[in-house]
Amino acid sequence: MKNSSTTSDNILACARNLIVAGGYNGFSYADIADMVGIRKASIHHHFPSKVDLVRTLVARYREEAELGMANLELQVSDPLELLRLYAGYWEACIADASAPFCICALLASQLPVLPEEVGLEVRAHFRSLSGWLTSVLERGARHGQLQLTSTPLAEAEAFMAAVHGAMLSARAYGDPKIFGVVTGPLLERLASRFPCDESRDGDGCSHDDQDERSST
Amino acid sequence: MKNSSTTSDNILACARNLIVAGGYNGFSYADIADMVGIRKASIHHHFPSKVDLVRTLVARYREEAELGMANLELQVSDPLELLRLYAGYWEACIADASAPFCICALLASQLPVLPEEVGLEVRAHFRSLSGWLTSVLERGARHGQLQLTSTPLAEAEAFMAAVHGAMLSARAYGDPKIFGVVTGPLLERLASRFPCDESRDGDGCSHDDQDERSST
DNA sequence: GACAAACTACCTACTAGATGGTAGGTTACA
DNA sequence: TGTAACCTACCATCTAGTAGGTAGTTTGTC
Repeated sequence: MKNSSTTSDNILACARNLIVAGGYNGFSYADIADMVGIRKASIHHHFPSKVDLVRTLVARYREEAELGMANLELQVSDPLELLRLYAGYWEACIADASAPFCICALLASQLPVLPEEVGLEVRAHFRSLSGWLTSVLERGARHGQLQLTSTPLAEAEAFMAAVHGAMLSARAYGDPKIFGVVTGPLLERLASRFPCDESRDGDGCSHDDQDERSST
Repeated sequence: MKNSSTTSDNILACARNLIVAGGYNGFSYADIADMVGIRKASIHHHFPSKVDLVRTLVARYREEAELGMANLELQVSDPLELLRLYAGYWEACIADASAPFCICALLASQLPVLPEEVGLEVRAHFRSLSGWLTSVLERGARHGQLQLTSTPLAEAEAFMAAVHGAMLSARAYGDPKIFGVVTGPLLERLASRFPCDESRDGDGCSHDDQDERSST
């Protein structure tokens, strides 16, 4: 808790950025040492092995995510608004490049080569996120605030997949806007209780700017 | 042409499997050498550098994908059926673990640490796939076979994101079925021309000129 | 047909630098 | 005095990549 733990936090923060950029095998202790401004061996003092470091990182990430979900629920009860806030969180992260990818999503793609302990944490995050989304969607459907076209679980999985896939596309296109292009209509569809009604509200599907796709 | 080129193909095939498992930094020339049964240095004979190898691999993957799309179009004209076949292709790959991930999707997640030449190929695949899906969706919407809730481009991006996210979830859960859980309802939604009509199978609304909802 | 040059596919042996990790010492501070 | 944080100096192993050699085949030329 003393501020000396700041070094440990710095190491974790740098590791997080490096993993977001290139995954488990995409960074080394030397990279972190350079960024933090200490020697390689000092990292081993805080995290004996790379597995320890990444496991700790993902475990903490999971805790923060679960805390974030719980806090959202405390502040907002409307299911649609919860989904909007969740998507909006990532949209902001991607837009300002502060953390343009969920580390668990990134690590999941490398699951076959991940140390087992790390893999377990990653899987746990997926289950946790899926569970929360399912509960939100189920509640929304029960109260008539959300329009589901399949089971809450299936819709939750679809929502999560869309968010992860949208992160990937934003990265591939080098264009943060694509995230909103994907998640926006998805939220709208869940919101519209009368999907046949073409004039459901002013703006309609908007996002008229599909000239994104940047270029390179 | 001669069978000696088989070694080169073997190298590419192994590299592909290894990349599918762990991405660009998740394998080494030594791994390939072991799998193919030749020495490390011999790989350099076929592919002078790792960048050459992976760029070739992704370029060939792109060609195959574009050829696959073109062939699909030759055999099938129904837009919904095209999307079903596309999703079905990946569903089969994931189910039998033959190639449970699109290498471009996997590499895109590591784009920031990828050699530039490889990154360009990966981005090109995203544009190509998005373009094809957009054209299929646009055609389906124009002919009244598909029900879009936003622009063809936005729907295409959403479809692609869902497919990629579903691959990720299948891997995270270690359960191939999740892919179908995500893509199934998505295809159904696109298929249902009258989403308000709970009993959509029973025509409900006249003018059902083309009810091809395919077959398989 | 003979023969040499050139080429292909592969090898052994090596390199420099990166990798995760260790041993043991120094400093600062409670 | 003990301990946490950090250091220098290592280590074995792995990394992509190179040098140079060998065996077998193809090709051009007389």
